[in-house]
Amino acid sequence: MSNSELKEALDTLKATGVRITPQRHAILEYLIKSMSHPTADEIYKALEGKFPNMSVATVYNNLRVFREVGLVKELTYGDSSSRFDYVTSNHYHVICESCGKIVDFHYPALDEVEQLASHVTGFKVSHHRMEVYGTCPDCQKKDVH
Amino acid sequence: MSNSELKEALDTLKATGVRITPQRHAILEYLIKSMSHPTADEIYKALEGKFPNMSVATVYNNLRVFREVGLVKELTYGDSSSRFDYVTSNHYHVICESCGKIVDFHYPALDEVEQLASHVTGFKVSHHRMEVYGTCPDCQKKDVH
DNA sequence: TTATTACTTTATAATCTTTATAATTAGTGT
DNA sequence: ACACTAATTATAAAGATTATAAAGTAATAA
Repeated sequence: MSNSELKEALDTLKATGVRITPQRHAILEYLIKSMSHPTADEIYKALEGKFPNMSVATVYNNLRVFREVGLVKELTYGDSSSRFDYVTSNHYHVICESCGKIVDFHYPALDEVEQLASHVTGFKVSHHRMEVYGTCPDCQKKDVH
Repeated sequence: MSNSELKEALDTLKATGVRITPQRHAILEYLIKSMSHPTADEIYKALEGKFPNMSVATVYNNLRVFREVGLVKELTYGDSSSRFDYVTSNHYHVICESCGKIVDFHYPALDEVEQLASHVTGFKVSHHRMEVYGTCPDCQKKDVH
């Protein structure tokens, strides 16, 4: 359940060489267990009790790290501050146009796109597909030489 | 072409009782002719020559007015400032799984997905594709009977 | 054309979110 | 435990957007 999700998240961090600090642990735990889309400030305030000395910058820094690793999505709706969403299970593919290699990358499902398509066209939407195309790091090196 | 678009836009303003000031005219014209997604500040700087005394607040105020009237869409991608888009024609496809019909729907390009994929996988991304699948209104009716 | 009125613009300041900096602290692999 | 390097803290700064009040101006009708 959410505990195994946390464990998975920590494994992801370890695998990508991101240090696991108490603050990171707490922020991740909060994101996973809160089941909401908190702002950075909400997270900061929620963890004030546990980490009285934690800086807001730490929250922002770590949310950025999580986002870069694909664990968290930053939602930029219209309002003034970003909201952060723990990414559960969805992933898409990046495909190398040179050698055909396929690599997973995590990204939350594009629910909003489905909703909009459904609303605008009257379709009853069942699913969608998306792929990103480009050149993998190996082939980029080859191209240079 | 873009001139008639501008004319249409001005008609829309008139029809909705929004005053047409020189600044509004210029901002609209810039949005339509620039063919880009400028930030408020970019618009401000672009019109500096024509309106040396124009305030940034004027740009923001009017972009809000245009948005409220539906002439402009505010795009909140990841970066720090909003971008403003004059109703354009980016689109994807919805495909009926029952009869194969394909219908366009408009949606801003998923630049953010490309960026994330590129960052996480190291690929040099060239493009992406996305389709939504479902049942078209006609086939929904058939299914019922 | 001119007067009126309400809406706009300008200039400035304030607010709020997010990032940068530098010194200190603390994970992690050996 | 040690050394290496990254992360945290505290603070300041930057940057985007909004608020305010005074001055200006577009639209309308007499």
